[in-house]
Amino acid sequence: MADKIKVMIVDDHDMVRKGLKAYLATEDTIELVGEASSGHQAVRRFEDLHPDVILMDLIMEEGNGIEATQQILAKDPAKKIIILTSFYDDEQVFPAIEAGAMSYLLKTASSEEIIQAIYKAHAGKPVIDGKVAQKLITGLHKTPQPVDQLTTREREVLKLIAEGRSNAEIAKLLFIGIKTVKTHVSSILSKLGVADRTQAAVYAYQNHLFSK
Amino acid sequence: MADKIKVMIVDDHDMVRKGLKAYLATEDTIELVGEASSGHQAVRRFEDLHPDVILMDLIMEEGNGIEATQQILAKDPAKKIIILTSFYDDEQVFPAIEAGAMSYLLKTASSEEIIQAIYKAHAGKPVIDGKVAQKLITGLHKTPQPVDQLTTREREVLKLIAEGRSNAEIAKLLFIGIKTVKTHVSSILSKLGVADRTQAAVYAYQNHLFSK
DNA sequence: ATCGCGCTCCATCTCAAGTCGGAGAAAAAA
DNA sequence: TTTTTTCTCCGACTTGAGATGGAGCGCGAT
Repeated sequence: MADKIKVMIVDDHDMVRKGLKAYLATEDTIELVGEASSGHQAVRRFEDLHPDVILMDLIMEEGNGIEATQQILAKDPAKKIIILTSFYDDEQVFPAIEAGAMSYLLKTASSEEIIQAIYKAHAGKPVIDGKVAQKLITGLHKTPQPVDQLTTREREVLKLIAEGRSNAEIAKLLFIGIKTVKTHVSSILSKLGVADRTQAAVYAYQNHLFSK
Repeated sequence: MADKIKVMIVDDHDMVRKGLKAYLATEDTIELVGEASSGHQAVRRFEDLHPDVILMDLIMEEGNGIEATQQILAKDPAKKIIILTSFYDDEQVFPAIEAGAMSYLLKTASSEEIIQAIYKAHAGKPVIDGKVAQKLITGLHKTPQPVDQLTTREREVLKLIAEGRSNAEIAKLLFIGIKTVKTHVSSILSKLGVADRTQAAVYAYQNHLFSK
């Protein structure tokens, strides 16, 4: 049927896929054309399955949902991708939206919400979960992070500081002079508004700059 | 039927419950007697539902699975509880086992694994996912953390170092002299095997000493 | 072509940080 | 009771860190 909306499910939890299948089975205008249990698999398979809408989990063993979203949209920007995940951290929401995801739902969503999101995604209308929307709003008018003022080189230096490196070590690692390192460090400290390298390292960790 | 194994599902994701229901439906010796979408709800309902086995998610909005497990087992230690979650961090696995959970499965588990785990749990036999078992093993004979060698006072000082405090600040905060602080710091550095306070702060963050 | 920015480098100076060696007092362990 | 540990403090010393004020070079924007 040309009228049916073709849906693909990407989730590494078999039971979630089963549950979603049960949701979709109630709608005769929606057709499940395929599944994938990892981001990599999704990227490999979607071209053969040519789905209209993709339900995408974010956290998966092989190839996370954000990368998969980017890669799929790079090949076919017309695909509508609905992020369907358990969490709504800043670190997940923003990259997902940037990657081009159309909608963002939580796994606590009901059958109706998912179905509606699929129809709307197919019509080009995004659906964002309330809690996620909150994150987006507060994220937008949050005070600009001091980190953004750092130059590329300064970020490199900060990373090494956060590893506990001394100025001499940093100099050797970056193939520059100690004096230069000191210049960068001073600039980093003033930009971050901290007093010394230890506070800079603390800043880096508390703002999850280089974590995981 | 008195022969059927009565199962209760506790998970805040409707789609997961749906998927699990589909699993259980294939077994005619297993009967789903009820569901709960939160830990609190599970504790309130299980006595009326009198399940033999409970499939329990860990991370839920209201009342996490570990608390629920403790509370349910406190009321009825005969209940077999199977933890069914997405993660296998040390911080999740150990408390769950301590709370008295019989089995620990990941949500990537297949239908057969879940079914088998239910039968075994009912027979009093635990099932632990391979990856989780790894965690348990490595967790048991993990090398004694250097942190444990720190004295109470030294831990206090380390915490302040990890906040980016200077020796002078630490002295004032702890109502002791700077020289004393230096003594503690030196001792901390040598015990942790690091070169300076910045590395000590990094150590603290990387070992999640004061983060949560 | 000029301007600003980012990266590099330098010298000098000040001071916090850290080491070393020592010591007294109180509390816990032997 | 004696011993050990912990917490406290001190002085003297070395050195790394950081501030300050320069400077030249390449590059993209105006």
